[in-house]
Amino acid sequence: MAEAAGVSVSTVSHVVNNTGARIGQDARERVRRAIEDLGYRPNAMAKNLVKGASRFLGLVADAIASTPFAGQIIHGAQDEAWQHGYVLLVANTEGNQGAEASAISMMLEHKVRGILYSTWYHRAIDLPAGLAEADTVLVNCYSTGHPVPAVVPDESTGGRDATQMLVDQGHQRIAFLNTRTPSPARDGRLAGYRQALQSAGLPFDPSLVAEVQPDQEGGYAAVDHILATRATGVFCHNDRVAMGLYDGLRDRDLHVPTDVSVVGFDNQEVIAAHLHPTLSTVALPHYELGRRGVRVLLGLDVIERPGPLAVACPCVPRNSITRPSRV
Amino acid sequence: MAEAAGVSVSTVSHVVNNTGARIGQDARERVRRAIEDLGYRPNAMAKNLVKGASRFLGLVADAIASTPFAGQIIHGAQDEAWQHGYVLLVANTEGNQGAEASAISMMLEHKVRGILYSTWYHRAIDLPAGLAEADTVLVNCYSTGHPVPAVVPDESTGGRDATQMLVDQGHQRIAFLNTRTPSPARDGRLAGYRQALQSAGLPFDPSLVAEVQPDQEGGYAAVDHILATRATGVFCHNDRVAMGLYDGLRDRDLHVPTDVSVVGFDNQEVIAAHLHPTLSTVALPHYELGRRGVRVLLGLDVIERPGPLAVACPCVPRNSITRPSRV
DNA sequence: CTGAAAGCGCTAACAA
DNA sequence: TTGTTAGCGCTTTCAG
Repeated sequence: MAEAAGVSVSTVSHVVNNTGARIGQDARERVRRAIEDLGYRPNAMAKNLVKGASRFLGLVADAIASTPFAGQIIHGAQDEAWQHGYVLLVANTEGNQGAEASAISMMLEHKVRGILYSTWYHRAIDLPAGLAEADTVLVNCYSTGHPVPAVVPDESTGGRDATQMLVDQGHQRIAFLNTRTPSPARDGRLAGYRQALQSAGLPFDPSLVAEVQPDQEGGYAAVDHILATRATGVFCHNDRVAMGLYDGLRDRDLHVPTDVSVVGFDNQEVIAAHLHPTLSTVALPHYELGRRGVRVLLGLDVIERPGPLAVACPCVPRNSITRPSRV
Repeated sequence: MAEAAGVSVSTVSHVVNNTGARIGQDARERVRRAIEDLGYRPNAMAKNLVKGASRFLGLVADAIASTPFAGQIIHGAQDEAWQHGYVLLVANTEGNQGAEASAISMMLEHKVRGILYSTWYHRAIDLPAGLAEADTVLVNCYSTGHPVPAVVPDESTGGRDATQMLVDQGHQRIAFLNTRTPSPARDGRLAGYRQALQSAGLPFDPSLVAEVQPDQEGGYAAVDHILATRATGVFCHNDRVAMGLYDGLRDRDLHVPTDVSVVGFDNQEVIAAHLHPTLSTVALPHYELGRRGVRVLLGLDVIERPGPLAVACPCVPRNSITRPSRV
């Protein structure tokens, strides 16, 4: 800035960062005024250069866009990073290998403190080359090869809690409309479903679980099957399936929850909070995933046990569940 | 890096950036090998320092999260920025004044090339202090005070096109379920609605336009009113209202589109593409907004006329419109 | 209390 | 074809 303030650079540095250095009132004042007048801003890059470390955190995502709530990961990461004085460098790679590689090396060149690598749906990944060069944590995904710290949703506890909401109301025949796509979500939620049944002393009846396309169409198409099972409650793999199920049920003049109780998964606001009746569901903790991701990156949280850190999926009870009219 | 390669820094600089400088094969090779061995990465911050300009673009958003598609703005901005060698610094402020101010000054300190300031719904804003210090473009909002470049959706053309889809199928009594929230969207879409009627030679009947809460509940509650108007087609302020309307109609055993044709706005994928029947709508061009925002920021696009640059809202015809059964 | 000087990693003349 | 040198804007000893 300016020794237009009539002092040396080091003096300026001291007052700007107010280090412990004892600086006289007059000098201090002169600097303040010069800052004011010149509209001076310290140059963060020069600062980082000399400090040898930046305040950047990289976030590379395979799809900021594809799914409505994926943005929540960024949001959570950003909030937590910010709180610790870090700034997020965001790169979207749309799954493109080349983009991914150049995003990562750009981050490395900016000497980021670390990199968060996130996917829009929970899955196993092959660790992109380059990530090894930096502190990395995986968000919403995990590496089967190298043991890289990872943060993922706790699918099975989520599945258990979803089922439990039905059990709590006295349902005994509970169907599960799972996805047909192989994934941690499919396996985890199924495990949770079985767990809830078991702890309730209910038998596991394979005919009660069906695999469908994980969207409205899948739920809609499954109505007849559900009706045939004479289930009184249905746990849907996600809110979209539940929405399709609502539609199908209504087409047969059946009513949620009086005829059939329904519970979803994901807590996709636009849907769950506004269906008729509003949908009880279990939330995918995207915001929390992002937040925890930076916490483990910064060493604020420690992953105790081997394997990914499982983040709880909170229940969001609404109005799609009631006691069964028959048993 | 290393004169461990046995050459001078400037030689390294030349081969890394391959400037036109003629460098001998041996030296070139030695540098390459040293880069390889040392895992050398040029320090972007040092480079920026000496160049006096960074390759950063700032994006401050009032809510990355709140609305599902807001993330698309980031996505579009990121893609376009990336393409021109810029990196996005993202900050979410959740509307918080303090966060906003510190986000902006952090960006200024990093000597960003410019700042994109975006809001999650189209509206007028007061320009945050500090933005004046940088090249700024407003995205999805505009300043009434200072004439800052802005990029917004073309609400009125969107409203016209939405209505036109109904007109094209021969509808003559077209209702409009507008939002009651004062906003550019409300005014623009209404203007477009009137424009379409007029150019079709249809009268504007104020009793055909109602203002509702802009979500599913609003659409649901408006069914009786719609029925009373004997409209054959309904233009809904957004897809959520349309979804509510679907629900209400079905409760009265009425069918879309045979009994009533419906068109939405926003093109909120989760909803519009999966309703029964799928919803014809007009898309809010969030991705494009972000993209154009960086283009005007970088001077690649020029805003000719005064006022915000209006980005087209494309029609997305699906299956909720048919010819009216009665006129 | 304050300033001089070295140096962070790099680029850009300019010499050699 | 390659090396030397002077900074970019800042922090940080170390002297005064």
